[in-house]
Amino acid sequence: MEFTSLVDTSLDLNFRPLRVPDGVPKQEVESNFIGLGIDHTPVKDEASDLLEELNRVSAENKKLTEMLTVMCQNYNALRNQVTEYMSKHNSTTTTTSADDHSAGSKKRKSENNEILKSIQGESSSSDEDNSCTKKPREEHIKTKTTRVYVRTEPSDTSLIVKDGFQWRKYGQKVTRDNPSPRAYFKCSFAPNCLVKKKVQRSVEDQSILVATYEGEHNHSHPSKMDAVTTSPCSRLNGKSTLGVTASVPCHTLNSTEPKNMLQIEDKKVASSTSTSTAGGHKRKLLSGGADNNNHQNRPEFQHFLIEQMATSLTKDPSFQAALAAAISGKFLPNNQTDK
DNA sequence: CGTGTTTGACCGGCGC
DNA sequence: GCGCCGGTCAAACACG
Repeated sequence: MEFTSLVDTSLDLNFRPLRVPDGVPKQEVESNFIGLGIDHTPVKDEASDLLEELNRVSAENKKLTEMLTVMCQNYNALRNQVTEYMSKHNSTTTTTSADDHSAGSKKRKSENNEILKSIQGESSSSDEDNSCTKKPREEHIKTKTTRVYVRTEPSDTSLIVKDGFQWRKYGQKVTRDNPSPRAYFKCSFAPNCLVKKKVQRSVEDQSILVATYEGEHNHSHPSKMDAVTTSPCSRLNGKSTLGVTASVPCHTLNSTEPKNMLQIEDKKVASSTSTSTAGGHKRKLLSGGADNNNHQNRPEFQHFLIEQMATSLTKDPSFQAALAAAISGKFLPNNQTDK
């Protein structure tokens, strides 16, 4: 809704030679197009054919634009629903998930109880205060637990979830309910940051990493410092190759520190593949309060959004294939089949 | 040589 | 008290 109204959805898919900017006369476009180095002699018929094709491609571009607009609208509707839902079930959603295998250990049961307790009566519970004196160390950790699911390449066996923060691995263990090892990380970005992270592959789907974050960072997101120049998700280390790995956890983590989300996510989206991009845009929008409108109204921001959309689309292999098929279908006379 | 990772040992909670 | 289990420690190791 507001998203689509702000964004010029006409796509620049990096097909610059084919691009027809609004103000450019057709004649000029035609000459540019012919001057591409294509080996045909510029016969008039051919030129008009090409013009026709150009128009067709433009029309298709328009269609895609419309599709994108519809998608944006759908997205915004969905986003509103999610926002509403999140505001209703603020803290509960972070801990519950489909992957919560009930067959887990007794310890996990009690852990869940603790979380439940802290949700139900965070401030008033005197029992908690008593237990605090018993176990002051755990008290810190119990503040917030967030579970994040990250899809990785099946070949990627590392237990690395790139979320922009700096983590130091301090242990690895094979747990009973899951044959794949669980890695333990501590946040090493700030020396006094007590946030911990557990990463383990999902039992059901080995390509999914389950990252459990405990606690809240007492420092800002590292990418806040260099969000303009580097992708936060790629700065941790370069082992994991999928952009997908970055986006989801970033989102979840950022929910704990909303101040700098916009910048962070802007760069993140740029380094993400299409599957993550939806999340990236989502994050962008979710993070946007009233302040965000200022950003969104700026032409640079709009241009950036467009670029992100184009980037994400052009990076999507299936989209590339579909586009290539469509274009080749248009240019090869024999293959001309109407949809 | 400094930093980060690995991995076996150890600790504490929990159920029986 | 014992055993199981998850979580943590820390020495050894790897790497740039």
